[in-house]
Amino acid sequence: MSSTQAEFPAPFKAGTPKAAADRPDRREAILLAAERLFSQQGYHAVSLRQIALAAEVPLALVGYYFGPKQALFHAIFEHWQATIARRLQRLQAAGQAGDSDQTLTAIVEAFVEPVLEMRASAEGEYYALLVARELAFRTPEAQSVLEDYFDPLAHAFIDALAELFAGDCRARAAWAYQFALGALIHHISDDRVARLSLGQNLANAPEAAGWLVRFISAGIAAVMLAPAAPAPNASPLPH
Amino acid sequence: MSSTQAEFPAPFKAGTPKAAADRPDRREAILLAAERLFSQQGYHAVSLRQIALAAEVPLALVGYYFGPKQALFHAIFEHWQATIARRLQRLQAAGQAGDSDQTLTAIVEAFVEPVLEMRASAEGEYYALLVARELAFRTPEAQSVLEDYFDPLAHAFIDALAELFAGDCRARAAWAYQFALGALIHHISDDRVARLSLGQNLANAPEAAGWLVRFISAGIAAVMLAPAAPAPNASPLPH
DNA sequence: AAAGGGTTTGTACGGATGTCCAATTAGTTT
DNA sequence: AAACTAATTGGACATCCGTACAAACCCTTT
Repeated sequence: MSSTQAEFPAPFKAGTPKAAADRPDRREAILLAAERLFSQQGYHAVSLRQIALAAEVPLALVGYYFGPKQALFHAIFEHWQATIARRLQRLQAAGQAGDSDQTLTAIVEAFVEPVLEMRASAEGEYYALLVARELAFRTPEAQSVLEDYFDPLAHAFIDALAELFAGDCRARAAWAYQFALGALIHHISDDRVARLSLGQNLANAPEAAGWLVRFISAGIAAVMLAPAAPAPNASPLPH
Repeated sequence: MSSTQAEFPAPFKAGTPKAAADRPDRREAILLAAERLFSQQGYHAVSLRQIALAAEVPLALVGYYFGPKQALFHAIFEHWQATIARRLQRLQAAGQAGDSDQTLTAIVEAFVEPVLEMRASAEGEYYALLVARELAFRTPEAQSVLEDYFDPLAHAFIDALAELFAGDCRARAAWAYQFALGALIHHISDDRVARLSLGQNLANAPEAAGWLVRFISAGIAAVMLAPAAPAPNASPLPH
C-alpha cells in the first residue's frame, strides 16, 4: 500500500473519552466538502481554501486534521473502503440464479446496482463521481488506488463471466468487462443526457438503471457468444 | 457558441504572404505540447510555463498566440474540428445500408472507428485522450467545449438511432447513446485491460474494435427493442 | 482553581501562477 | 535604405496557492 499515512487526529476521536456530541463534526464536514469539490472539478482544480469555505471552517483546520492536500485526497478513499466489500458479497450471491440468462442479469445487476445506489444516496453521491473521474488519469496515485482496491473486484467479475460462458474465454470477458465498466462509469458521471434527450431524460433517473442493465447484459452476451474473432461486418445480434 | 474567440494571430498565417518555411512553426509546437500535457495530467495540473518549456519557446509566446489559458484549451478543439465533420459525414453514409441489422452496425462503426483510428495515430493520440479524460469534469472549460463541438455530433447519432427504430423512442436513444459513449471513451483511455486479462489483451489492440462494435450494437438493440419500461428482472437478450 | 490536552483560529511566509507590457529582432514592402 | 508589420523576448505585476506556527479557546481532569 502507498506510504502516505500520518499522525493526524484519528477518524474516530479516541483521545477524548466522551466528547460533546452536540458540537458539529468539523472533520467530517471537511471530508464531505472535499469529496464533493474534488469529484466535480478534479483534484488540481480545487484549492484548500475552497474546501474550507464550503465546509464552513477556517483554512487552518484542514491542515490540522489531514495534513498535506494529498493526504486529504487519500483519506477519502480510506473512508469508503467498506463499500467495495459489499459489492464482492453481492456478486457471490448472484452466481446462484437459475438459467444462464438469469445468471447474467444477476451478475450485471450486482455490478451496476450497488454503484447506482451509492450514487443516489446523499452520503456516497460524490465518492462515486470521484472514483469515476479521477481514476482515469495515469498518475502513480491513481494506479496504486486502482490496484489496491479495485482490481480484486474486477477480477471477480471477469471470473464470474468466464465461468458463466464456458470455454477458454477469459480474454473476451476482460474486454466485455471494460466496456461494461465504461458504460457504468459514464452514466454515473453524466449530466449531459438531459440536454441530449431534449429534456425527456433526467440525469441518473432511477429508471435508467433498467436500461443500463439491459444494455450491458446484451453487450456482454454478444461478445461472449460470438463464434470467433468478429468479422468487421458481422451482425451484432445473437439473434 | 461560447464567447472566447479573439483577434490573435490566425491559425493559417494570412498576414505573411510567403513566410519562410524553413523556420519552425512555434505556434503548432505550443499547440502540440499543450495537447500532450493536458491529456496526460489534466487542464488544471499543467501550467503555461510547463507548456512553454515542453514546446521550447519563451513563456510570453504562448500568450501572444493564444491569449488566456482557456483560449489555448479551446484552440486545441478548434484545431481538430475537421475530424468531427468527418464523423458526421461517415454517419450520414451509414444510413444507406441494407436491413436494419446492417444499418445499426454501420452506424456504430461510424461512431467507433474514426475515434479508434485517431487514437492509434501519432497525431491524434493525445487529442483522443484529452477528450476522453477532461470532458467528464463539470468545469466551465469542459462544458463550453462540449456544447460547442460535441453536442451536434451527439444529436446526429441519437437522431439516427431514433429514426432506425421507428416510434417515439428518442429518449431511449439518448440513454443508449450515453451508454455507448461511455464504453467507447473508457476503452480509449484504458490501460488496465492488459492487467485484468492477465496479459492476454493489449490495451487498444486493433482487434478490440470488433468486440466493441459488437458490444455496443447489441446493447443499443436491447434498449431500443425492449417492449416497455424494463422490468427489474427482464431478460436482457432480445430472445 | 489550576492544569492540561485536544481544538480552533488569525496570520504570514515563500513560491508558483496567469497575465500583461515595453522593448528588441526578423522579414517584407515601400 | 527607410518604413512598416509580424514575431519574439525578458521581465514584472497582482493574485492565489499550500503550508506552517503561535496564540487563543473549549472542556475535562486534577
